[in-house]
Amino acid sequence: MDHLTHLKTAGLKSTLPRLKVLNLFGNGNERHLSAEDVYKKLLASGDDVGLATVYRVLTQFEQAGLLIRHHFEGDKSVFELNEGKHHDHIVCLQCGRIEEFYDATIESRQKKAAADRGYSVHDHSLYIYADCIKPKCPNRL
Amino acid sequence: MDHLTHLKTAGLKSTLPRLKVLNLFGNGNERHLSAEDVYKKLLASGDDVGLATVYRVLTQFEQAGLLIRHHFEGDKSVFELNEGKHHDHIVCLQCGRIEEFYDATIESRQKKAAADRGYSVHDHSLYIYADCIKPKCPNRL
DNA sequence: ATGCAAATGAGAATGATTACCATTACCGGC
DNA sequence: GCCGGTAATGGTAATCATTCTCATTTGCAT
Ligand SMILES: [Mn+2]
Ligand SMILES: [Mn+2]
Ligand SMILES: [Zn+2]
Ligand SMILES: [Zn+2]
Repeated sequence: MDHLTHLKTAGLKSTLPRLKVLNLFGNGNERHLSAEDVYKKLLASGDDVGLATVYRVLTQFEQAGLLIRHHFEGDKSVFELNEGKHHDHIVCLQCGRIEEFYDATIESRQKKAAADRGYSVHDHSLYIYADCIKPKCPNRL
Repeated sequence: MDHLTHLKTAGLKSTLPRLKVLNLFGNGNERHLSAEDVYKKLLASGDDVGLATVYRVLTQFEQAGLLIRHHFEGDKSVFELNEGKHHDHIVCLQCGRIEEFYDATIESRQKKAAADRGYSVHDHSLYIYADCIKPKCPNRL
């Protein structure tokens, strides 16, 4: 399903700002972007989109299920394209790099923990804060 | 170790505002409190402490290891007494109730996930967002 | 008791996000 | 393709949590 179709499916008009924002997610760019990131990238590429619109559109896309919002440590929300495959994150405290992983055992143990206590799970967030120790981290110790 | 000793160990002067805040955590109160919660509870009990001081003291206690800071969904930080036993949280989306749990398998799988990818773990946060389905939830569906 | 560095608290400042609202851009029907 | 109505946009003001500033107060060691 392409971006235009995505928008229609979500009941959202296909406007220029929305298409521009959607294009940012999934074009070689980092997968995980804050509102500020999105705003600056659009400005840099000559696409003028108001900051208010960026915030609005990101929230709309989240509600439409196109994007996923994350609350890492720190004050700002971070978004990524929802490609249907749930995963969790390791965040490098030195360089901010974000690595994704999926562990079926962790997932099932979470379900069990909640079910055992009588909860009906909506979703969950698991963030591991760590340091890169491999050479890939530009700020490694 | 009592509160006064705790403060000294942390290299913090034993001041009235600090003792009042510390007393809030561990007196039948909810274990998990935001800065605003703390501020209002102090006001309600006639103990006037400035909001700026509340924020300052909470951050100091966190850095001293006396409190743990959580970033649940939503904009505000939530704190709880650090009693040395790590645990994760289930948050009811209906009533805000917070339930604690610990799963050794989840913990070890996390360590392994990070180690396998060359990360040195600092800490992690795991929040399960759910609905109470047992009668205990005052807002249950 | 005295002195002084550290802590407090009222209010200003900040940073992220949202609300307002006048202007502009989609989209369906001529 | 042109029009009209409605939804979307974007500049700016407002909000909310949190931090900063700095004059005043307090804890604590002498
Ligand atoms: Mn991701
Ligand atoms: Mn807890
Ligand atoms: Zn790194
Ligand atoms: Zn509940």
